[in-house]
Amino acid sequence: MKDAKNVTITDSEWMVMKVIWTMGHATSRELIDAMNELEGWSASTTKTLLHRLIQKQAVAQHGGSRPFTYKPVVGEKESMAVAADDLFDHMCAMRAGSTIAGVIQSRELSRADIANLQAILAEKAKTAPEEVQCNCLPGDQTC
Amino acid sequence: MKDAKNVTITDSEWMVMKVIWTMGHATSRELIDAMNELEGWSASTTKTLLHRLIQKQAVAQHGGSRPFTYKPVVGEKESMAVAADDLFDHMCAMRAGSTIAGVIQSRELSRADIANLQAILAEKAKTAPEEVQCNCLPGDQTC
DNA sequence: TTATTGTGACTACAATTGTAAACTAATAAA
DNA sequence: TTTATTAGTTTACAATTGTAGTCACAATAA
Repeated sequence: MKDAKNVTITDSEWMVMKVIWTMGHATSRELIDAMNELEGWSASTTKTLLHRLIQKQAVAQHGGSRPFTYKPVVGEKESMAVAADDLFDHMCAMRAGSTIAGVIQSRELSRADIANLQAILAEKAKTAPEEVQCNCLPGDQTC
Repeated sequence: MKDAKNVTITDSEWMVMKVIWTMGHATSRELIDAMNELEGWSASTTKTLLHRLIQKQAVAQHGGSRPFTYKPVVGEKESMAVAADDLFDHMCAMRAGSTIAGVIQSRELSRADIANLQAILAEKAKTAPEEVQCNCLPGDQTC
């Protein structure tokens, strides 16, 4: 899974990011407690993940003195977008439509979300091609 | 990334699956050639991945005699759906809408895809909640 | 001002993944 | 029917990931 800087964020790291994004900023104590409650992780585990996230520049340490504050460097929205694009890049272009359909069906969406999607689709419909080409194989084969 | 059986399929393995899905079935020679052309992999690499996919029961060996044929055991569509759900499970429920919006914007969709999505959304709009709750943290905090 | 404790840095280690060589068994060519 | 070739199986090995212990240093309490 990639983040907004296109660095790979692992599953475990992603869980930490999720919490940091939600809280906006957090101390290691808060993170350790949250991860312990959410996942049952030991303090060490959270510390390690936090460090790796700092190395990957997904999180930054703030406040010069000791109980540091950690804040996300990469935004949640952008990271989600990158991760989603990353996933869709792994599948045949022809399948994108039905996969999106599945996601929409299985997720809870607010009225505003739905209205937004409808607007985007209406716009997109204007220039949509009749068919999407398969892009899985070299040469001219199709799914 | 998970497949339809909820087994983890790694990135490299996924690339092999993509080709097998597209071709419907393939011999190892075809796969080796395709992966070499697509990714520059050595024959050994493709063989290894193919084996791991067999072990994970994502692919099965067919035809009793030697140039075996390999076929997908898990379907492309279901695997896509599982992988997508897996991704969305990793993000805050509140962000699903805007992430889907981003995906729709960045992907090519056919007229039929769009019409299908519109129908699904229209249906979903009937019972959509005003707001989606954040599900990232324990307790009653929200994003 | 020393002892204690909370926080951050460094080290560890098994499992998984990406990548591929080496070996073995089956088929095709000579 | 021996040999060459192709296909399939085992083994290898470094990098990454999940999970966590230990060490060092700063803040606080005694």
